[in-house]
Amino acid sequence: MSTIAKAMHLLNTLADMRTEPGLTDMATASGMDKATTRRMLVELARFGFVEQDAFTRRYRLGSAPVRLARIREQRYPFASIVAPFARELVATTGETVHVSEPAGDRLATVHVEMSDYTHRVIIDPGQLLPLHATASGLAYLSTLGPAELEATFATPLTAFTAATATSTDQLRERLNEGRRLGYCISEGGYEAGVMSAAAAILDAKGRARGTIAVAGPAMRVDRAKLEEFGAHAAEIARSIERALWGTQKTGQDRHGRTEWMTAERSKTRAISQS
Amino acid sequence: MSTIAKAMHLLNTLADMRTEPGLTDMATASGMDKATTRRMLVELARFGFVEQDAFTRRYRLGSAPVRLARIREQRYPFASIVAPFARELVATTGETVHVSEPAGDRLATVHVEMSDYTHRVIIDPGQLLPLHATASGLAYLSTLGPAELEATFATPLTAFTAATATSTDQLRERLNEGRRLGYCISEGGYEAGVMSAAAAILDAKGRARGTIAVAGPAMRVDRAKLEEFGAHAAEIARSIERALWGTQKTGQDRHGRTEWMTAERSKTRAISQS
DNA sequence: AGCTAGGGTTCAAATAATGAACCAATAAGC
DNA sequence: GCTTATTGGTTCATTATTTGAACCCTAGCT
Repeated sequence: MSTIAKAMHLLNTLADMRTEPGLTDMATASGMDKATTRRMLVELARFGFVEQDAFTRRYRLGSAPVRLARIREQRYPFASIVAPFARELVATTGETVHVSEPAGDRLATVHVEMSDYTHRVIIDPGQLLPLHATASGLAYLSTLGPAELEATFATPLTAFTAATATSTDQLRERLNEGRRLGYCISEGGYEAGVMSAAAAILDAKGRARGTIAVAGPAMRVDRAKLEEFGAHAAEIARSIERALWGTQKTGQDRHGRTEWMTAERSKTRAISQS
Repeated sequence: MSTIAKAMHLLNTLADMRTEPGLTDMATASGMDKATTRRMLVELARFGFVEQDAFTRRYRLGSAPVRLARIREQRYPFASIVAPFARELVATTGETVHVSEPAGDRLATVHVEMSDYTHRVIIDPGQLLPLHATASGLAYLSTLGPAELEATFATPLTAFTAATATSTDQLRERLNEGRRLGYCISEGGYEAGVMSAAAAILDAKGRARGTIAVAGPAMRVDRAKLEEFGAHAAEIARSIERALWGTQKTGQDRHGRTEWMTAERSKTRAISQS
């Protein structure tokens, strides 16, 4: 395991904690040695990624991510541009909407707009979602070319609920359906009782830059409603694309090849999702 | 140099770039070997901290910081709570206002509210500010106890302009002035022609959690105006403190000792700013 | 006063990072 | 259309960093 991976793992562990942990908590939760944990925390603190409360000696996320997030959003706005569209989707569907971006081999939720219902799906901003088990993840996968999909098929597909697609065939079937409809659905595939539909947000070259998903409780949302939500999500995704990149959308690069064809052609590879 | 430090350095380098760099650009800018640079970028990409454009092969900041920033702001709101106060300060002073948080041995600008003047000070969100040369930095330093100040005095004080305080005595003098007035000023100490005044935002225990600063062009802002701005900034800082932590503010821990006294007493130290 | 738990530290052993030289593909020049 | 320069990406013996069991220190408890 690379040192950076360990540091990132520690950061993720800290992000997942419900309450501010002490050194021992962090070591336990991350499964690393106390000395290692501390060295890393100190180093991360030097750069503002974590902070230690001077009095309680507990650790928390620092301000550096806030700073980097500002820079990222300024150069490459996504969360901020997408927010009003997410609100619009909440207005038309009545259910909670979340927007995610690819981050390594998962999707990072970067924006959430809550439903007004008292009984609603609650999504933590910042949650990391698996690709094969969520509507968002499926929508993302459905835009990838065969070469890029291999990495996902190569890893074991965790079953989060009975409805999770765990076989390669099942997964392929769902992706094909998604490509046909323009959106993907998950009927409790990640958490039982949570129905969701999602569409990918593509860039000018046809690559998925993120996803937008509607999620509601099974009690209120049935298959028919889910299909309706999916269509709305796909529609909003198109609007978001226009807002982000104007109206032109080719799906091909300047050589007239589609993007994943280029990726397959060359031997030296760009960083792949693994 | 630790591996984490190198990775963070790379992230900062990427954040400072005005345009999306290629691998060679990154290696040159960071002063690291090409192989090392690439290994780190790949590893950082795995966790979504950087992204590589699949077509141009150039690198950019990823979405992971956006995700972590959401979590941080949810648990420990600062940028979001402070924003309306910053706007208020722009309204009363007419000049650009920025809010920063300590991040390692510098301050990270986490929020900026621009002046309405055409000729105004422009501050990039996400900029890292040195402690000894900016009004914000001085305001921050002026809240520290002698033990914590040592680290700053130990490092050489870079002269950014002729007005930068570069001697320990000069710096001490400015900090004393700051403690007396409740705000610090910088007359072009970081960038010539930029006048600024800043006040620290303290937590319930009297530790600086951030700073709020007003900055205007020397053409329009003289010493007298700066003092006025400083007083306003200090006033707003008190309002921010009330919004963040209610009305009680002791400046002492539960043993009745001030925080830095505690820090001095113990031999094993909390993570210090160095 | 003694005990316990958690934060923090040490140093020989184990592991990961390094970078000069390399290949491959694209872009620039002729 | 061919040659060269540039840039992205990779390799592997060498080198430097990271590791963790055992340790110390302080605060809080009985």
